[in-house]
Amino acid sequence: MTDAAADPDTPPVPPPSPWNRTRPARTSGAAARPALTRDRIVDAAFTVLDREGYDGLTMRRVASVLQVTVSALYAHVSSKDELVELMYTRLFDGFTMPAPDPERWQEQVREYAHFGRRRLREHRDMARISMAHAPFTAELLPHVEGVLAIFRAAGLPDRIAAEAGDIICTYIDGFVLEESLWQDRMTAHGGDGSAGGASGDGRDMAERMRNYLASLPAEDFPHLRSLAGLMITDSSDERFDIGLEIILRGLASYLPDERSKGGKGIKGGENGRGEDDRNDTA
Amino acid sequence: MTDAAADPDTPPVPPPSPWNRTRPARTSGAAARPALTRDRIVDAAFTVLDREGYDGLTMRRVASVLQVTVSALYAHVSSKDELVELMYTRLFDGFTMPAPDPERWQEQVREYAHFGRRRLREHRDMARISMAHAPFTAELLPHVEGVLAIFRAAGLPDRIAAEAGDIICTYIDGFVLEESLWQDRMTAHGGDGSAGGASGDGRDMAERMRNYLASLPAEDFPHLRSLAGLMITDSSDERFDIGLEIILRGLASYLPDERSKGGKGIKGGENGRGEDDRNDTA
DNA sequence: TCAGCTGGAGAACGCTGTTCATCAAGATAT
DNA sequence: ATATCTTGATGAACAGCGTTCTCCAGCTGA
Repeated sequence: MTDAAADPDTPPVPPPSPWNRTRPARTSGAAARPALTRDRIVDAAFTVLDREGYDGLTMRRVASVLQVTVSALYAHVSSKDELVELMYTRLFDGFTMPAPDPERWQEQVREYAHFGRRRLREHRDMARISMAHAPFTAELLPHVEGVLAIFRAAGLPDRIAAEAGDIICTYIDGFVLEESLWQDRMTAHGGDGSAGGASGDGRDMAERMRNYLASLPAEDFPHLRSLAGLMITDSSDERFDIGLEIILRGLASYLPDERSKGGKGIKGGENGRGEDDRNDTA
Repeated sequence: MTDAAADPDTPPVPPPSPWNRTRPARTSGAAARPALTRDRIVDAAFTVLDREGYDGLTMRRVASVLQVTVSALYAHVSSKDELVELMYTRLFDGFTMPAPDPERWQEQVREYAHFGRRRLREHRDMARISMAHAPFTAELLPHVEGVLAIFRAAGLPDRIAAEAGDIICTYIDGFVLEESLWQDRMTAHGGDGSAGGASGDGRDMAERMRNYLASLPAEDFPHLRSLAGLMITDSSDERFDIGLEIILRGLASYLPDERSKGGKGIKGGENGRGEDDRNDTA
């Protein structure tokens, strides 16, 4: 790049052999470069995304990962928006909705939610991308259909079933987005630069946040103080399951009969840790 | 020095009297301009936001609304991020959390949610800004405290109360964000340019979306087809209330006693339209 | 051997957020 | 009344962004 060949005037410091320009290689080895394609561009975009975050996702950087000029990308992708949309549709690769089983509808929704969260966390800032792409794209129509099928098969009223998928998806996206916001704030506030300690992972940020909440004036923020330990946890897995369970219970309350009210998975999901539900408080 | 005087070479087209420069006015009228301040900058930023959307929110445009140069803004606002954060904190101006009333906790949450949605819809793309600012800022700590107070006073277990506020806020943000995404897609697809019809409002977009869903192959998307009319509605108010009710029911299911289960507001909220809850389906 | 095609190169455009040295005008001190 | 300091805005500049344009090396088929 910045070759300055064929530009005889003012070559301030001549690069090696500016004349006789021939592209670096291309013809030497057989598969010098494996030919640019949409998929390779999307792969490179994920590389940049994971390394630099969404704000650092730049067409120029994507091109440099592929060792290619920016304009070359535009032969395969019409715009950056389209590239991001291609990344978005990757979210749903390789997940086929299960056939609805009315007896296991809550478990099926849990599996779907866990899969979604895992996928969102596989790439940095992926929740931000997903959040900006909520409405129906053709690629995710089967997923919407599958979720609707589960809810209707379970016996939910139509008006509730129509809303349920939206709520679940919004919850997943929003939860992961919030997770990543904390992570970003953590790395921004010198989490990595601090010498010793817990390897700069989210641990110390949570610790700092809890300390901050605990330092609030007790007369103004009694609840925030006493719930700090529950709101800011080292691992968010449990919090995710709790929120999911709240929504599932809300949905279940619209079931005509009270079946699945005493089912297996209503309480803690996979990891049934102690501490009964309805405890002290008040 | 940089001002073209004392720079005799290449003044290609001389602007009117480049020498003898005197600032336009400033000394003429007494209050020619009311002195730049953070609040005025935030006001101007909202003007730009409403007119151009979040992607068009630009420091230069904000400056031009105030008839001021860009760099003048940076004397009062340290960065664009800080300006956006100032806009975000405006969301919570003028709303004081009510004292928790255990008998009316669901109604109090509904009021809070409706207020939040109204505020988010007052300015274009405000949900996008709010979504990017989820975690605790000092300004919204009292709100978090107030919501926690309502949930704990209602008798919710601590682990549930700690999660409830997050779920509600995420739901509000996500819902309004999705609304605005549809609106954007509507205006992008020539909603305003179409001559006749429903004044380019969200109506025709919803109509088009319903038609699209209804045109899907019946064997592959039976649920999407039959629920299209419920998922895509002209006014989202009802959908918002349904989703809110699902969450509230889920929360209520964690109450020790079954009080507030047959309370007044459990079903439809304020507008009790017909169509009973548990209907056909299956 | 030669035309045509194709995929990538490189430079350019207009825009962005941010910084810098500069300077008019009011406030203050002598 | 004069000289100094402070304030607050200026306009030019910088690096980087998405996007577009022209151009050419090298492969293809006749």
